[in-house]
This record gives sequence, C-alpha cells and structure tokens, in this order.
Amino acid sequence: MTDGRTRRREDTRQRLFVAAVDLIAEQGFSATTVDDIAARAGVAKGTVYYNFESKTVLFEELLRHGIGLLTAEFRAAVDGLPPREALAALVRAELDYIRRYRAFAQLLLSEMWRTNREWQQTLRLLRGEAIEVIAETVRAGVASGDLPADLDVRTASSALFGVGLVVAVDWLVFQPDRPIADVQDALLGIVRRVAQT
Amino acid sequence: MTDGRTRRREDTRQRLFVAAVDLIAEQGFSATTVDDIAARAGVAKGTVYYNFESKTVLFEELLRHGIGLLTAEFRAAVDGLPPREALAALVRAELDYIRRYRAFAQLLLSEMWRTNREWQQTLRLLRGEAIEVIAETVRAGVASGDLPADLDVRTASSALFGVGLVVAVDWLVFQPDRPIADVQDALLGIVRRVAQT
DNA sequence: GTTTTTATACTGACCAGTCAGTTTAGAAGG
DNA sequence: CCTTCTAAACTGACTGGTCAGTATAAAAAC
Repeated sequence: MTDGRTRRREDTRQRLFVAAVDLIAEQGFSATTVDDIAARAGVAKGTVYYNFESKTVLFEELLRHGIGLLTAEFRAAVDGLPPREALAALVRAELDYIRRYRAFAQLLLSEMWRTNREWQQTLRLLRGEAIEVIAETVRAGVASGDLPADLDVRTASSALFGVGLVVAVDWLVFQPDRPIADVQDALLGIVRRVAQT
Repeated sequence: MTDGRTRRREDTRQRLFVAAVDLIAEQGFSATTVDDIAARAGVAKGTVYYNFESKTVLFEELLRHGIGLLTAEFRAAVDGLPPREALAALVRAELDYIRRYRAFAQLLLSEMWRTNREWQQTLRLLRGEAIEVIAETVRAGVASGDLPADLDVRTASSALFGVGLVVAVDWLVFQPDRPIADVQDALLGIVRRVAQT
C-alpha cells in the first residue's frame, strides 16, 4: 500500500503544498509563479505538473486540504461539549490552528473575500463547511437558552470565524513579539462577554 | 488655481482610481492589468502613464487617497467627544466608510496582511496613521477610567480596526441582502460589552 | 500655443504549461 | 543475490501567449 513510490510522491506533494502556501501567503496567488513554487520545494517545474493538473488545481487542492483540516479540528473540539464550553473550545481550536498553520491562515484572510476568481466557488463551499460546525454549536446554544435568543445564527457564526482570523493574523503580522496566548485570552474574553444572555 | 485643465486631469485621475479599485478588489493587484484599468475608465492606455508613473505608483497613490479619507473621517468622528461615545462614533464612521467605499474596503482586507510586496511599506504606514486615531481615543478612555485599565492600547486599537473591516466585508460579500445597519448594531453591541469596566 | 488625451504599434521580460528524455523503485527472472 | 526490465516519478529546455511600459503622431481641450 504505502510502498516507496507512493511515499515519495506523497512527500513531493506535501513539499509543494508547503512551498505554495508560504509563497502565496506572502505574495498572493497571481504574483506567485510556478517556477517559484518548484524552486522553493526543491523540485523541477515539470514535477509540479506531474503532480497537479494546473497552478489553479494545486491551489484548490491546497485549500481543500487546509480547510478540511480546520473543519476536522473544529469537529473534534466541540465533540460532546455543552454549547458555551463548545464555543470557547472553537475559539481555542481556531487560534491553535492559526498558530500552527500561520501561512495558511494569512492566505485565507487575503483570499477569502475576493470575488471573480476561478477558485472562488471552491473556497466559498469550504468556508461554508467550516462555518457550519460553528453554526451547529451556536444553534444548539440558542435552542437551549445558553446563548441570547435574538442572536442571528448565520451572522454570528461567520463573524466569529472571521474575527478569530483577523485578530490572530493581525497579531502575527504586526505584533509577532507578543505571545499568542494573549490573543486567545482577549478573544475568549470578547466571546464570553458577547455570549452573555 | 483650479483651471479647466487641472480639473479635467483630476477627473481623469479620479476615473482611473475608481476603475483600479473595482478591478483590484475583485481580482487582486497582480491579476489586474493596466489595459483593463484603462478600458474600465474609458481612457487610452497612454493616459494611465501620462497621469501615473507606473502601475505600482497608481496603486500606492490609491492607497494613500483611500486611507487618507478614512483617517480624516475618523478624526472628524471623534472630535470633541468623550471616550466611550468617541469609540462608538469610530465604529459608526468605519462602517459608514465601508458602505460607501465598499470596493476599497474589500481591497484593504485582501492586501492589508500581506508581506513581501513592493507597496507593503506604504500600506503599513497608512494603516498606522488610521489606527493611531483609534489608539488616541482608547488611550484617553483608559486614562480617564472609562475603559478597562488592563486594556492593551495597541492591540485593542488594531483589533477594533480589523474586526470592523472583516465583519463588514464578510456581510457585504456573503450576506449582501441584509441591511448594513444590522452590522453596525452588532458591532456596537460587541464593542459596548467589551468596553465594560 | 500649451497641456492633455487618443489611437496604435511596438518591445522585451516573464510565465503557465508541454514534452522528450533521464532517473529511480522495485518486480521478474535467472 | 544479482541482473534485466518496466512503469512511475522527475527533469529542464522550450514555446506561445500575456502584459508592463514606451513611442509617436495627430487630435481635442483649454
């Protein structure tokens, strides 16, 4: 099953993902060339096209991979918890994820609210999946009376997602000297206050 | 001073700004061509280069113009108000600005947290100027005891700026059907709760 | 008569994608 | 074991198109 061949190939794809995510986070999708990605990954240009149909497809698979991971961690974080604790756990999971996959978070923040790009549809779909996990928690909280009844589920969920992203990335980019634990405390404080019935 | 010639030229520059901001908000800086900008502005390509040194300079002047406007509105909004009202006024001013210059806000959100771009330095500086207005208000609030003493001024200010941006643009892009007044209420509610001593 | 804009053509760099050829992992045969 | 053999994985020079920026002559605006 995992013979040397597939392991080697998987390793190459992984290296290409890492290279692509770093470069695209810094420069954006269009400004990043396939030659750059290949060079950074220590691989020939042809290898990129052997492993991915096109630059766009590489990026789409990267998005799928990254957001898929985030969604899975969201799911694991809320598992079995009552609404209010689940909400705090979601914030912690998001921050933790951003800390580990800093470049990907930066990339998401930059590309999330674009329109008129080829991969827009993919990104929109994936965003929906991640936010749905948050929405389920918020919905349960509103239903059980743990959260304010007038809370708009859809809005609150996407706001929560976006706020975590922007606050964390802002901290990482403009105040990297500060420990990320502070962001977490600040965000948890905000969410706790907002969630008061 | 403002003879017909300079007025005409100013008008051309304005049209180019509008065209550029719309296209760059949709596609990003790199994916937007000078030919596109000229066509959208209804102007010959040569005119772009008659009025701006280069594509990058056009973009930098656009950033300066847009953020300068925002900063001025921040200044006007807080003028003479006590800290807590000033904070609410800032949120209102930011939202109001985003509603009016939607494309520019989208562009800012996409380009603000990038690194390694030529105009990065310019953007960083301008961002600092806008946030400084918020910071002054927060600082005054902390000094007068209107805001929690443990509030980190720098963090709170940039978080406030970023949160307004992301929540508003998210709303505009993903839930444009909803009235923007709702965003304002939601944000004011959050800020009010967080600002509680 | 000076400034600004137009229309069009051009250049040179850059870049996504291709392809003929090389290397490598590991199966098959001895 | 050690040698073919084969298909998968990888290479890098090359191509065709795109695009920032330039050039210029003539027209329009003031």
